[in-house]
Amino acid sequence: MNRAEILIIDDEPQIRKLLQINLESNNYKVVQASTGKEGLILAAGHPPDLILLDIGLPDKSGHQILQELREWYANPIIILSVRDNEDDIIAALDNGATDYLTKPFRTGELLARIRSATRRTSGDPQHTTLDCGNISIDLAARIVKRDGEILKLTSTEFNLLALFMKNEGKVLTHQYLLKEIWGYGYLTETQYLRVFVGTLRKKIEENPNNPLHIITESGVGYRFQ
Amino acid sequence: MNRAEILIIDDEPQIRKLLQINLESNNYKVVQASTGKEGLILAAGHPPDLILLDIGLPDKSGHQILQELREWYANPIIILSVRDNEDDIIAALDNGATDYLTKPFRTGELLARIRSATRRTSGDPQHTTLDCGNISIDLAARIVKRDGEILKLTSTEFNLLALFMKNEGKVLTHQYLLKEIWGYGYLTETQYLRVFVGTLRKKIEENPNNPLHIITESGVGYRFQ
DNA sequence: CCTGTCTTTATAAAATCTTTATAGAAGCGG
DNA sequence: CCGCTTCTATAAAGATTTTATAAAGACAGG
Repeated sequence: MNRAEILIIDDEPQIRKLLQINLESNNYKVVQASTGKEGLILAAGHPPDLILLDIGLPDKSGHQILQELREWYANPIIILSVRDNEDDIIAALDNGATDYLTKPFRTGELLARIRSATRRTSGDPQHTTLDCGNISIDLAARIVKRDGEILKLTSTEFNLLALFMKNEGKVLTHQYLLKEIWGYGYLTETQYLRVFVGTLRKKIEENPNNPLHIITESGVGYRFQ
Repeated sequence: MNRAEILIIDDEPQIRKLLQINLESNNYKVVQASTGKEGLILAAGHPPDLILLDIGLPDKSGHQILQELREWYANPIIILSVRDNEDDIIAALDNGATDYLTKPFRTGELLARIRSATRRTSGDPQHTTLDCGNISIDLAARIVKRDGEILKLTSTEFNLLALFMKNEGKVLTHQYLLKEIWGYGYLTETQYLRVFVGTLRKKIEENPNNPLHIITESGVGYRFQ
């Protein structure tokens, strides 16, 4: 079996060095990022088997990085943090973290927790693509194809389509869509949805006047099929 | 949706009580065992969704119980232990434990770790559909099917049908229906009901003139069957 | 300063809800 | 059985809400 690849996202060089030495001597391949943004880019470029994420990053909150990763990244994410605060732990775990260790941590324990976390996922191939009829979406690569042709979508269009395809067949209410894409402050901006559903339809539907994928459920929301 | 079942294996009654109270108030079903042997029997008899295992049991070593469980049990096992010893932690995790918490633990954190552990295994199929003859309704997805075909209902029609199907067989009075769908200000608008029952019948009944699902109880209300 | 994207505004079209009208069915006392 | 009343069903017009679309303005990144 190929060596498992681990991405470290941490701004402290000495921690990264320590982790690198320990992980490499245990036959892991190590990739490093010093900022959250860099970590997101590296993860998207070549999804690792596991991510070690420091929650206290300078550029973005680690919680935010975690949420953004979890939109498409399914492998284990272990949080490393100096904060032994219960609220932080609960928030991280509920945002999709696989495990949470407080610094300073014992390397032997960390390695055991890495083994435990990877044990569960190893075997099942990272599947980040969803298909529906002639449309396919790769959540990790952020690529949408129609009949195999790559479509050019803006960021918001992509997020909206991803949300639709992750909930194929379900009616998603206006409020839910607005909350997920724009946030809680935008629950009344239904017009945004109309505009973006319109542009999405123009791009993914054969005949935008008679949409087959994005169905409007009048008074409620939209449904993808 | 069914409540997840958690098996507690711990010899300290006060810990079991504490866990039971916390878990049950979070809508888990709790089963308890005070010895490792009893735990193994209970787990084998009816495999729970998750096991909380104390490593310091009197009859057998918790590590041994863990190994015996892991010979066949695939769901998460979270270890609770007073021992904060690295060797114990590593041994437990490498023997198949999903997580390891040292006592005293924070209940909020434990609950979050339980959610994290169960999230991965439960591909929960959202048990929100009701069936009645050839009609099925998915309350979460807001989809109604007749003989497997998706029906197009308006929002009000859907709400009304959902109310009927949630109360299958019961006679629902005009006033109750009006109150639930339109609100207290509409208790006298019986005509609304006639109109909407009419359109619903056209959509869900084989022969709307001889309705088999929505039965009128003259002078009282309607009944769904 | 340009370009692409997002936000906002305006307006027409579509869908849905409400109201009105009318006819039929059911019950009941004489 | 008849006439009366009450309740129900259905169609259809009118009113209202919701949606689609274009396009102008705002804004950020390069």
